Amino acid sequence: MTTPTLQAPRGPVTRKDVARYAGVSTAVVSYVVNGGPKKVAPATEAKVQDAIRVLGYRPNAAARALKLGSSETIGLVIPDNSNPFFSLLSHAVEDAAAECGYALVLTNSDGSVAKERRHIRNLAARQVDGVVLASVLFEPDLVELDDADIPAVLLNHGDAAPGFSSVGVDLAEGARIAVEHLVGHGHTNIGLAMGTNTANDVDGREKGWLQALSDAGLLEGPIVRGPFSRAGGYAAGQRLLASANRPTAIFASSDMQAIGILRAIHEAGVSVPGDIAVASFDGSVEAEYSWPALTTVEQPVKAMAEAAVSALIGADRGKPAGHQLFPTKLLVRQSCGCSRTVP
Amino acid sequence: MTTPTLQAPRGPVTRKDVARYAGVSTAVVSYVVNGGPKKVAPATEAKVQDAIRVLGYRPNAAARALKLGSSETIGLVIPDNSNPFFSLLSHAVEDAAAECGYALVLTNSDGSVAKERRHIRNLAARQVDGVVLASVLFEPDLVELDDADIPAVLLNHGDAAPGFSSVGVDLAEGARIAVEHLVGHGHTNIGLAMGTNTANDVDGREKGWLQALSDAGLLEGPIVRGPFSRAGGYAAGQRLLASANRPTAIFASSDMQAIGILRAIHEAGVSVPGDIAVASFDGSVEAEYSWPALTTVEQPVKAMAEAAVSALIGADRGKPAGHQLFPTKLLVRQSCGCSRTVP
DNA sequence: CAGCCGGATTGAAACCATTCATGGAGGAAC
DNA sequence: GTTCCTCCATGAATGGTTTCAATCCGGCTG
Repeated sequence: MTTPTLQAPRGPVTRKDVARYAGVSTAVVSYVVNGGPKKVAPATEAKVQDAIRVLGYRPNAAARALKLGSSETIGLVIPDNSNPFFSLLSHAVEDAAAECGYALVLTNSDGSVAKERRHIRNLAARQVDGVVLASVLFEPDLVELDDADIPAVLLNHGDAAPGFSSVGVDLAEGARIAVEHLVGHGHTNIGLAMGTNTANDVDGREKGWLQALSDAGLLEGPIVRGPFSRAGGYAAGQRLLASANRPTAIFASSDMQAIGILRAIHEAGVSVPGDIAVASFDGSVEAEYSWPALTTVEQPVKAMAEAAVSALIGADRGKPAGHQLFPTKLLVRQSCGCSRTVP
Repeated sequence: MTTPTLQAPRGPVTRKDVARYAGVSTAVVSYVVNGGPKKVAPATEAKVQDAIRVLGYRPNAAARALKLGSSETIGLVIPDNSNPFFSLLSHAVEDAAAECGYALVLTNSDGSVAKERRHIRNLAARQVDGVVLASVLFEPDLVELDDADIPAVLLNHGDAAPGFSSVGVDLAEGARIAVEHLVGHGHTNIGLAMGTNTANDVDGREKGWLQALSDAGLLEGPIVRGPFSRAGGYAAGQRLLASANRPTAIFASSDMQAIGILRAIHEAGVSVPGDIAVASFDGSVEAEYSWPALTTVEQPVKAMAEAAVSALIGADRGKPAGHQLFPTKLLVRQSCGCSRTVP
């Protein structure tokens, strides 16, 4: 009766096959598949559902994207997914996107302007519905997104890029509180391990460090700059240990660097926090398991990721340039010299 | 002369606009854009390139994907991108894919069968050109990919799923060598921290541990199972420390667990490697920076990622079910009790 | 000059899903 | 019995790109 034609079209099954099999028009199939704008009689719907199941029909996302002008995909550009901060971010962004049925296209810029540009271009060409940018080396490339009318959210980007919304923490305030904490332990010579500056602006964390010192009427301790990695931190640690006025406390602008610093200090046979106290920034899980556990400034990564995604694909997708700031929290552990039991 | 019509079509610029502007047909534009099968006269090509530049034309990936039946995208399913092993893998897979102009869609299953299924379905619907599966909780879902004719590569998957190619290391042999190394240090009671078993088969690492013990004529040490995380390792460490016959050496099936174990041991005031030696599996960077640095079995993640991607989109994409095994390497560091200077 | 050849260009048919404007059937109200 | 309305279902247009088959034009040979 209702098995009119062949039941195994060799190629991929399209909605036309389903329609034929179910004895209805393709429009009806469409309505059934996505509860479309028109209603379908229960009996018809059942027939269609049957056909879909039997034929193993799978809607073609490309066609859908073409017609709808939306790929239900968002892009993420980060410097390096093997850095725990960013890998956590990716995970959180993916979760938030998946929650809304969106897929996440991940790209790593590896600190290369060329790669970053290529990735941004590529994402634009793929008609992603939005991009989260956690690595912006070269702002002019952002116009690619603007041209393509693709909303973007900048993450922890110091200087506000005009026309783009952003999400982040107050880097300066977070750093200030951490350094203030070190000051509270009586340190007067507090070093700083920074990342290599990529943005035009001075990194907020450096400002916060400076602020805390000047608030306390202290002189600047030694500064060392290097990559946001364990190896970078290791090198930074060695240089700080060797510096003329060796600091008694170090603030690292990322947990990764702090981990490296810890190793440099250990290898030098110096004790943490006894001889040198350490505090850092990020609040990664790894910092909790280092030895000693790192006192660090926590960034609410999950909340930030959710906010970013929701700015892109939430109810008010197109909404212009919001600027959301999230609170940081100082996680006091052992590397700063507090007793093990948190006050 | 050659500015026939309006120059600012409001909507996105299509190849039709370009064609009109350049005074050629759309086919030519296509040939120019992707060095198509037909040749274009240099003069014409220049006109088209001009038009493209002036209009800011951007090819529509969805339309291209629809026509070509390929999205130039591959999918990756992993348990958890915040786990360093997998975040490194994601990065490597992304790199390899980007190399060929493919984008990577990242998905985390978080150990949930339901999520894994949803992701696999979703990737299939998106017509990805291939999927790398590093998390296979429920094999039957693989048919979704098979049905959709999407090639897939399994990563470190013990039991070979019929019809799928796979890439991985010899878990058993890697583990065996690490445990053998511990045996070489004179340990006779060697504990094991495993993951919770998800596959049908016994994890290769467990087999390797057993093998090494039986090779040496030793009795099995205590086994503890738990999640592949620092917290899981911490709990495992506590249980091993508390076990009736406390081991003098522990083999952990992942670096993450070893990191947790290290903390549990430290907190108990026991020394590593003095009182308890530790070795683990993965070769993550974090293991190099733990204290003491972990002796661990390195997996060539980058090479594996490249092999996986190339199996999906390399010259021989469709090629049936290869099974590539990569060599592991024991990275001897300090947690096993060797002297600091590597032999 | 007729006839050809070959390279450059074009028109149009796919690809698959969405959705609007129609059409048709059936029931209810007069 | 006629008219109108509601409810479902349909046909066809649309979206941007690729690519095949067909056309066109210039030049070359005989």
